[in-house]
Amino acid sequence: MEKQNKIPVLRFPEFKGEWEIQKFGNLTNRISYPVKVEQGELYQQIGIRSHGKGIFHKESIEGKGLGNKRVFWVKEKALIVNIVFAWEQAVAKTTSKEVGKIASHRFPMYQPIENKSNLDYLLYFFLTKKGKSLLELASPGGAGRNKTLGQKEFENLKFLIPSGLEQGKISSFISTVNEKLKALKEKKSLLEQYKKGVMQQIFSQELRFKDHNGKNFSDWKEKKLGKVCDVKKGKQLNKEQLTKTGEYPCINGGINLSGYTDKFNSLENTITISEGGNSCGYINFFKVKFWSGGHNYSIEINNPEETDNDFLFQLLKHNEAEIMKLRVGSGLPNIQKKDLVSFSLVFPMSKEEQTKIATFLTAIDDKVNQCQGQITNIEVWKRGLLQQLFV
DNA sequence: TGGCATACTCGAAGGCAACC
DNA sequence: GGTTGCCTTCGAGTATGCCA
Repeated sequence: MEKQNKIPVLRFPEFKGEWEIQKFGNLTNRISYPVKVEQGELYQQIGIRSHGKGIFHKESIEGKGLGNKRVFWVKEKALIVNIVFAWEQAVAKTTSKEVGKIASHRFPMYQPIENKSNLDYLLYFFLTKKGKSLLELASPGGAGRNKTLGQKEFENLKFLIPSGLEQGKISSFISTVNEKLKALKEKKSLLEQYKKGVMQQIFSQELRFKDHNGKNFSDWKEKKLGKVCDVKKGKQLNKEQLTKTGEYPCINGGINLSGYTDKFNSLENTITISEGGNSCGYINFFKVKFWSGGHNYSIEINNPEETDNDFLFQLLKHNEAEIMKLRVGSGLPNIQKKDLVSFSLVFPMSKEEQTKIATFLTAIDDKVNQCQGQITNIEVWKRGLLQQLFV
């Protein structure tokens, strides 16, 4: 049993023998380069996101804005920890992008000792369940979500670790998976950019489709949304009513609707826009059958013979920024129904042209969704893999 | 250095009153 | 009764201040 626990479930075949227990403090060197703050100089601080989401850069500020805070130069190729949220895996590795930036004393940095530890391996380890539980152990605080990492406890953390060579093999394998994820995310982003560009060309009529005889379609004409669709407001129901009726599967705020579309077998003929009155003014488009909440509008085509629903969906998405401008009121602005109804859009007169456009754009959407599906699958697979590659 | 309180922003949700 | 406008509350995320 003891022996089994000293090797991971999944292992590269070229490595034999048990992993050894090591102290984190013996695998790394704590580094610290205090900044001599000059009042008029500009400094850029970094922050670390929880849940292994990496480092972010803040706006530059003058030295006088730092007050009495002790700050340190960030060095590259180090494991850096936000000690307040280490227990939430606010752990990252510094790169050349962080050189010249600073961090407060709550962000200690550790450089791996050659042949003893591998930076990527250490980072990946602290992102596993085992790594997280160790970070929690070393963070005993009880101030809500602020649980400061005890730095002595952190350095004294003991865990099983393989040879430097095996660490390198494991981390490079995980890095390969990460590269694949990165490539997929880039592909998705490129597809989204491509769609944006194509939409611009299509809706400005710079790019036109031909009809089934190879001839040009007729000109597009401006129509008010209210002439093409029925704009209806969702019912304003409280929690109790929602539970009681079971009739309105969607709750206030369009943003939540997507979570319900599959569950309640959505119908394609309705598009919902969140009015945004109490929800920060966001506009979302979902194809749903039901809606509720005083802050949602549903838009249903009133003549399916003339208007292609998928086309309208794409057209509204393309005009999202303009629709956002309809918001009025201070604080949390609303879109008024009268403004939505009189919002003008330019439509192709031929439904065949609308359908061709919708089919083309929906195909890109499908590719984007495919990419997202692959990303999700790999991320799930990776999570499971991480637990098996480490002890 | 560490523990804890507090600050601040953002996103989201619940709900109510006045108005049409 | 539906629509509109706005207030309040909550929670996540991240950081800072203060004191022992």
